[in-house]
Amino acid sequence: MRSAAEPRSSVAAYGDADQLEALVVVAARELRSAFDRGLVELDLNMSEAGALANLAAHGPLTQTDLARRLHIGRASAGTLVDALQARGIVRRVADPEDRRVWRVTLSVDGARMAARFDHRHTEIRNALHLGMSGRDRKLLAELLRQLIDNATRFEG
Amino acid sequence: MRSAAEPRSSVAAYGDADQLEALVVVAARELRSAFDRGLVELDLNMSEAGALANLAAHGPLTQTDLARRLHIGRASAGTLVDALQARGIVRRVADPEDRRVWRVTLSVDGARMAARFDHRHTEIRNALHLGMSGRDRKLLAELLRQLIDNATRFEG
DNA sequence: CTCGGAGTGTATGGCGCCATACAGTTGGGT
DNA sequence: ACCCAACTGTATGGCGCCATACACTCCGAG
Repeated sequence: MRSAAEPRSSVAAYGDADQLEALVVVAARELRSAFDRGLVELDLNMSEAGALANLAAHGPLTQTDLARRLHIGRASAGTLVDALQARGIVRRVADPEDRRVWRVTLSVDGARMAARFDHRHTEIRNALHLGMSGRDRKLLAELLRQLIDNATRFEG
Repeated sequence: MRSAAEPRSSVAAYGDADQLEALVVVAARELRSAFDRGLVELDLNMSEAGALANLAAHGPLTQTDLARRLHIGRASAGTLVDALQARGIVRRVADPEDRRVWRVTLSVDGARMAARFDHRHTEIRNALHLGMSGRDRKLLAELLRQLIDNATRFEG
């Protein structure tokens, strides 16, 4: 057991607040939480909103396509669609040319909701980008992409 | 139903890969996964490693202190300590001056493990920081902090 | 035509974290 | 001296995602 006044050792830095990895994790949590707060009137969470937006913009989508766009697995996309379908926001239409897939499409209510969401979404994002220039955001995205790339390639 | 070739609407951007919020979430997931892969020999996950490092560096800690350092809730810190204690890495010592709290300390095995972890940890981080200068990392941390700040302050 | 590899959605179980509610303890204000 | 707000750790239930395994369907090589 060493002195408590010992200067920062390398091992100490791991969980510290200024630690890059920890910052990313915390940021993800806070972003999700902020989106949830901002979308509470529409009763949507961040992922449901993402699905809604993608369906509004890119027409009927297969669940696998949806999963790819949202960066989640197919199983998660399935339960996501389940929830939206149960609320009448989305419909599953059988694809006549491929009996394996569902064509997930917005219902009329869903399209109306997507329009309302669109406006709210830009409000939220503007609030989250306070104090950051467009250049900052671009740079941040670039660095995050690098980090993701390194993490994905990393093999034990 | 509109044309599939329709140009990107603002609503479309939400779940896209170059979307800042999505990037942060994905980065957090991939970082955690990379750490798990890198620490598999020590049978530690990212949070357990963080607890280990903090205990090694900052002496005996209260569970609340540990939670604060790891940016998690007290309940999560409790289950974290449960797991480490079950493996003999950590001990809960009653605080003689405050019967509410546990003083969580590393066991002898835990201290040995922390030493091994220290080396492995810097290896992993170096791999994750490939292609990023020190200035890049500092900037990334700064921008993430700004994002966290905005998200935390955001009220529906 | 058949057969096997590849793709699609689904079921199940696990993980890490949260929010909430709770009982025990402390410490200060009156 | 007492009481009550504040704090500690814990129990419970929920959430969002993953990995794995599965049945079904497609499609191309032989």
